[in-house]
Amino acid sequence: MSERFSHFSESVLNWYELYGRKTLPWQQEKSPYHVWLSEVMLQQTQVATVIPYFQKFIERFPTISDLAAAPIDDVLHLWTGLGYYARARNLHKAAQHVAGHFHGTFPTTFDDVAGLSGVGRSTAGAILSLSQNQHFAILDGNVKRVLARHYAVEGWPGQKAVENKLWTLSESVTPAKGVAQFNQAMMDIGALICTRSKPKCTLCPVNRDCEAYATNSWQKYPTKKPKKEIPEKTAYFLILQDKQTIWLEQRPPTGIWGGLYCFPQFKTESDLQEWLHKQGIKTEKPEQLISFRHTFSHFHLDIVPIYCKITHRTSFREEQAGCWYNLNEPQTVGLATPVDNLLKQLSKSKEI
DNA sequence: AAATCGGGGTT
DNA sequence: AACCCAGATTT
Repeated sequence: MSERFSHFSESVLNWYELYGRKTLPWQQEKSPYHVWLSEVMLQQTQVATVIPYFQKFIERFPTISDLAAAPIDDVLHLWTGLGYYARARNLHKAAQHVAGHFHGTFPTTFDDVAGLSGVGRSTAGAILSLSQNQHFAILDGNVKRVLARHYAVEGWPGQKAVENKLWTLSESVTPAKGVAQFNQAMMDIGALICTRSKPKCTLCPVNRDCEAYATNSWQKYPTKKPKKEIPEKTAYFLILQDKQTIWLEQRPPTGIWGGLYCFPQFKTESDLQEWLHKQGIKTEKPEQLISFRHTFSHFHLDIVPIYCKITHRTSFREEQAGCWYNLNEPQTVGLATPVDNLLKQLSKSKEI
């Protein structure tokens, strides 16, 4: 059996020499900080999208101590559009932990790394193997797909038993020598060859022993997540304009769009009217803009933007954290994607 | 329209 | 252990 596994890693390493990715921005200086930042970003997003975000982060926060010292709004601002904003908060929290407990030097033991917020077993393994060549296996979505197909692993990987089986396989195939190249290669193969649909099996370095290839059954693996219905919700967004500015409120730190700045949001249009009335705001006739749907993993949100221009602002009470967002000089705050899009749209159409 | 992705949190 | 949560993109 171990003979088979060593054949696997040899083939993968040879493939990496020839075709693997070696010039990504986070492969220039393979410090734990750079690798960590890239891995957290890549948890949710593809390489092409991550690249500009990574570069902006490195430019703004050259060291992890710079990141730790920054206000969270700056971090969320640079994260805008990436999604999963809890991870930006975890990133910031982890940076502060490194600053406070490790004198700003990124830790290099597995337990210390895995103890950071937002870093689990796979990400910790990736950081230490890619930046330090330490002998740890990884199991991200790419590796799961490659292994599930290669060994025809039945069952949805979200199930503990299936995940454990995949971890054991990953550890078995991971070689003692060349871990960094091997792990990078497995991610590359998953991303470039063993793709979710239409995998390029003829180009795969390990197709010889692949069970799914042998039986032409790649579509069966990995087993799909059991799906369920998701509800539909409606939200009215109040786009309240005063001169050159738009009123945005900061959302609570947890939950959807945690910590981001959004338009005041209401379940019904009359709730919105009531709020305006209560604030003692006089506006021009509210104008309903084009509605659109924003889909989350667990519900659809139908968004109805209501545009209101203030004529008299008498007793506006800023009872909640928020800001008058200047469209000409955008503040550094995090914005939810639909909010960002509406603001962009607005600065064009309203001739501000 | 459906699938995806790793970690954290809750039950 | 078995869910639930969080978002934007790709197919």
